[in-house]
Amino acid sequence: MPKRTTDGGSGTPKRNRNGTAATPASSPGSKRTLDFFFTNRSLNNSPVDRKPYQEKAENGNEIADEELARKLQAQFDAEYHELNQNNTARQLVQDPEHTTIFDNTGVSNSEADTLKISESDISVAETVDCGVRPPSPSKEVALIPTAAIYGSIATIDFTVSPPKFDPIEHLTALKRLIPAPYLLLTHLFTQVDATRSRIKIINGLTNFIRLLMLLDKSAITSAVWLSTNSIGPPYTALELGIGGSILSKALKTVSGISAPALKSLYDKYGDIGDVAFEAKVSVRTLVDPPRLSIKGVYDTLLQIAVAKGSKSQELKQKLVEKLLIRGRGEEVRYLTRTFVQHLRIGAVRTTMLTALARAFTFTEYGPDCAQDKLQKAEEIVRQCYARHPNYNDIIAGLLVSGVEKLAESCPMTLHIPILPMLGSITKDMSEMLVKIGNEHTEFACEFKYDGQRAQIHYDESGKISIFSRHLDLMTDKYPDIVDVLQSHRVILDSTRSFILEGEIVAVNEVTGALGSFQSLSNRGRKDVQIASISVTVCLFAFDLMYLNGESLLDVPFRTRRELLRSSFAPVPHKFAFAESIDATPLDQDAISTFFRSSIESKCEGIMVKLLDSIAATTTASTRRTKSLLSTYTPDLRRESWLKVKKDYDSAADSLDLVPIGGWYGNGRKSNFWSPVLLAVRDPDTGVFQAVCKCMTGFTDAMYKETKAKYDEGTINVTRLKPADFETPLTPEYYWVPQEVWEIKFADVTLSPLYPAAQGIISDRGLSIRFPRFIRKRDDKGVDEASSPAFLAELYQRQQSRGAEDQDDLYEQFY
DNA sequence: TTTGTCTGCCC
DNA sequence: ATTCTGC
DNA sequence: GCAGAATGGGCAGACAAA
Repeated sequence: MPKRTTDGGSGTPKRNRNGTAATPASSPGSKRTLDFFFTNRSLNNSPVDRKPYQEKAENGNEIADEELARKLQAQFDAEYHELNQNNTARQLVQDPEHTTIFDNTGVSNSEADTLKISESDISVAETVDCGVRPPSPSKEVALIPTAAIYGSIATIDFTVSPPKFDPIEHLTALKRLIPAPYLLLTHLFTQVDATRSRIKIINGLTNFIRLLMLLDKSAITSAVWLSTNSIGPPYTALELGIGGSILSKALKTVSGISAPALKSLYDKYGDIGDVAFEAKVSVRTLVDPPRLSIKGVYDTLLQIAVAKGSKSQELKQKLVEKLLIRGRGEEVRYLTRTFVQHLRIGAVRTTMLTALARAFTFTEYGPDCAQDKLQKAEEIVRQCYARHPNYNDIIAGLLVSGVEKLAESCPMTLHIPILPMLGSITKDMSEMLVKIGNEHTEFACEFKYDGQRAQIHYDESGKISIFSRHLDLMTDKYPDIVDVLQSHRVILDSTRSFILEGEIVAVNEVTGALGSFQSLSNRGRKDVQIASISVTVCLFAFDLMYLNGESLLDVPFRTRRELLRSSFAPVPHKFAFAESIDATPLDQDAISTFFRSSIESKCEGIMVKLLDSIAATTTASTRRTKSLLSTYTPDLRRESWLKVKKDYDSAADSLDLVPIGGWYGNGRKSNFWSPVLLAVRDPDTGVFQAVCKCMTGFTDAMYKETKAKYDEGTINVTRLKPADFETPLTPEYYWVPQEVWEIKFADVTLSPLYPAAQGIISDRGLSIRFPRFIRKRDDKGVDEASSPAFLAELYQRQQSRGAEDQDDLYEQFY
């Protein structure tokens, strides 16, 4: 049996795009953990006696080889029969052109078919097809030319500039592989993954789509979903439901490698896809399984997503295994990343839209078409996506009517959510005033409520849809909101259809006092019945994007707000307009007062929005390079509102915490400790109580410094939990307490997990919301770290907010 | 039935 | 959610 | 300034296991 070393062979990943090789398992026990992969705690029970990666993996491989190959072969055979009986027969009827893919010739006669495509072809497929075809008896000989074509895919360079990429050049050979092979997509991913250049990434996606348009149009949507870490638009609520647990079980089955050995691999690479790649490389099969197609992979994902009920986990795992078995080389890496919806190739949304726009423009006008034509196309596609965020419909529209008429073929539609306008962070009032414009700029300040954002659609028939910030449909979660709108005369008679936006906040039904975010999240989420609602809410409306059949997106905020206020009638404690004042930069006192009152009302701070569109000006007083927008156009400027929150301010409360442990990071941070476990210190007992993990706020320099200090093998780290540590979490290593880090946060929360300050406030401990590292406190020793009592005091101070009378008294006296 | 694990989605 | 980094 | 990546606390819901 050929000897494989762990780093040798074709399988050495050239991960990190920054050029640094994946950590070699040089130092004994170079390990990483990530909760979401090996969440199974039992794996952590005996970390100390785990052997170094090499030995374990070698052992695993030895077991894997021959025996496993036979096992897999038997499995293939069984599955071919199964598929023959079930899907393939159906496929033969529905899709006769494609049945020749894996036959003797490997030639498809579907050329004509792939050039004409109807809308239905690119919508979600109903048939299930893994891209698997029964092997024909004489395939040994016949597969050679096909295999050569697969081999030639590796020579295609997608990242060259579009004029240098001629899709037709590749067509003749690739046509024999229709439906488009998954390997083609994987090859694109590999190339995109290898560069950080935005230009090359966009080129890659663009040229790939250009090729698919000629090769196999029906694969475009599938490829786009697979490239964007999703399987459908968010508002259709398709969940894969695959996490580290199912994946590690599937990997174990497919590779024959034991769970501990897989964990070692994971520790080494810091990426599940890389683990799968490595694990699968060590598996040799006697006969290669048939190749995957793009559409086949996508359809299997859909099948995984719809699996529900008893034994569904098992079914999902089976389907995952099926794909993994059929995947080869790089395919396995990206299949696996797709399973956890974390492709990490540097192209998520905007990049894909740009690529779509360019691909269709190039195909229509040739690869040398004018720059402004491209730019215009990109604007159109981005705008259409912002108003109708569904790749199925965007691509269908592009195919049917081209880029220029996309707004008509893929229009803004009631009950399809639009992308939300977002706010950018401003540290304090003065930075906000600088960003907003000159002294004549008029703007609105609104309470930033601490609840859940909601986009509400209403049509002439009275149907209501409520969408979350990330465009998930949550109408079922808020039947009380629906009821208020429908039966309390909130919607004025003249208001026949609309899209409005607001914040849903927990409130005291009687007093109208605002509740916390934590209490809002105690509400049920699915199929909530009005009678059983325990957390009452109020909707604070703040914008109106559509009214009586007309879009208001290009209308200035001042007008939208007028229409909002004149189209709805408030109902106490149920429907209100967001608290608001209008101001100019000269009104600093009024703004400060308003900001303080927002905090006292348990809000997070304020949102600042331009009221009117400002004509482009070259006035020297404004330093802004890009003006803010008063229109509702997230496609033009995603973060055109300004967020001012108390905790952004440098004067905000912070904690001085002691780092007491760390986990290995992932991806970009795979060579660093991230996250880090932090603790308060009880000065009476000297005990360190865990408060939170922290992973943000560190510069790379800080990461390196930390890694050097708490390196494996130093006296600063230990596997065994020190007796004076109280933590429910098990980091990869515990750290010897010796530093104090300043950590900022938004709120103190009652924690179901962390033990800090347990017993002072309640039998639950305390934690913090949005922890981030600010700086090291070299001036402080661990005995000067924040105490549980201090943490509890912060919690209490925070709770006393909102009790207005009390606060006023406080201010009078101090 | 009850308890525990896993996942996705709110912020 | 927040934050950092490269383009 | 954009785009993307890496990951925070904490909840309900869906299953699996006991």
